Amino acid sequence: MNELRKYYLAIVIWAIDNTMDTKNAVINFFTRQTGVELNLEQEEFVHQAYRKESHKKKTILFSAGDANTRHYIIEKGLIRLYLIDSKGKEINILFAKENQVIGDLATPLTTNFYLETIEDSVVYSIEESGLQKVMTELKLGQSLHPNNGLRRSYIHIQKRLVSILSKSAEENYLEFKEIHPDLVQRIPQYLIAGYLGISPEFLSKVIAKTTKLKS
Amino acid sequence: MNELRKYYLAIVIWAIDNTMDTKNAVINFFTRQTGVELNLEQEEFVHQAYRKESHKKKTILFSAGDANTRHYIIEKGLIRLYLIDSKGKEINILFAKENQVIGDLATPLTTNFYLETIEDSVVYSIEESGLQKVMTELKLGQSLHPNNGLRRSYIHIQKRLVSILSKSAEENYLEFKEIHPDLVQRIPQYLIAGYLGISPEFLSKVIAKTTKLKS
DNA sequence: TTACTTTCTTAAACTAGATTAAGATTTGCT
DNA sequence: AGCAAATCTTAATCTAGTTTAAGAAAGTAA
Repeated sequence: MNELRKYYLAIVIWAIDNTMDTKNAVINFFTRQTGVELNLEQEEFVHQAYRKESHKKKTILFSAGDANTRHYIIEKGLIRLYLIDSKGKEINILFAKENQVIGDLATPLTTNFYLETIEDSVVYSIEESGLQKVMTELKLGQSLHPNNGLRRSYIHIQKRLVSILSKSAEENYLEFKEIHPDLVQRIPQYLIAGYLGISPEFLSKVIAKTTKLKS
Repeated sequence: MNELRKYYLAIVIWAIDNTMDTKNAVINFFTRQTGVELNLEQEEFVHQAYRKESHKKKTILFSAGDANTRHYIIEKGLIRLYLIDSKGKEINILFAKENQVIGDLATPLTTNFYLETIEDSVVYSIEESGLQKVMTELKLGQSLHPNNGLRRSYIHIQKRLVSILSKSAEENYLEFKEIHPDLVQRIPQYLIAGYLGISPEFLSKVIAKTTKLKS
């Protein structure tokens, strides 16, 4: 094999690898998530819907206050989703690496989070409306419908996690009381303690303290 | 109106109310969750799929170790989902009241949780397979498919919440290292601290301590 | 190779919350 | 009404984790 042929062959292989990789990050993801094998047109459709992006370390992809944030499938690299709590402390909600997705499920609503690369990363991104179109086209139903119950549940439990991580027992109790005034009446205190992750004795102390302050 | 007529009328009204209520708890729930209005046959189909149950306060509906646990739509009452951690402490994961669902999304796999009524409750229950049938019949897609990505994400974040609530910083760090040996290398320590909900200084101390013990 | 930034460590003083223990109150049942 | 079980409170002692501060390594770019 002469040098020129080797050279062309190398280019061709690179080109093939490149397209396949390009498709694979997104397509692999879809196949794994849904368990559905896509035909070629569908693959093409899905692939077109995503936008390829490369970002170096410590790039912020979206910030608290942004609306219509995108979903990111990671081909290479490492990304974190975090927020800045009332004391200015960063709370990392989740990390995602190759072949995982990350984003804020609350999209297209305004986000409270920041999304930032930890390593140089290559990602494929899509906005909520694009994702909806893809799901419809593939007849994957409403599994990602914005008002989907599971999605709301996820956002809810995520909020709880953040509260537990970033707030004091007192703040968490007051928030619970604020959000669920009815449940505070109906649920025995020691069970609420077990929900907030504190001992019943300490909750009793917190309540004594907070109600004393009012009077 | 004579006494007898009053009496019959009361029975008739009670009977109508009863059927309507019966349908409503489940049907209302479906309509709200999916945003889709059901026709009469569909309503009937959905309604048939659920089983009505009445339980008094402190009844355990399923326990850790049970497989194929059911999903519960609550018509009346209050229910908690909890687990018992390694120290024997109860951690309440969530409470649910009228017109909410509760259950373990890991179903039909074995659960780690307990489901217990806090008040006398009336519920409509269905197993995972039944729910799948309903979703298919209503063409609501795979939004509750067991391997659905969102569902896995939910289970994952729920586990994290439980870990944070029930374990020490040291246990949480060791678990993180165990589950994500690669990420421990790739993510700066102070970011891992912000994921575990502890200060970077304390994480440093924990690491110093745990690695010292090994040698 | 120097200099700047990022990340990690150590240690002392402090505090939120746990634990233990005992008693007080409320609720449910017969 | 009266007893037992469930729930809530108070207080003392203890500990896991925070905060503050300062310096040591390691990484990165000119």
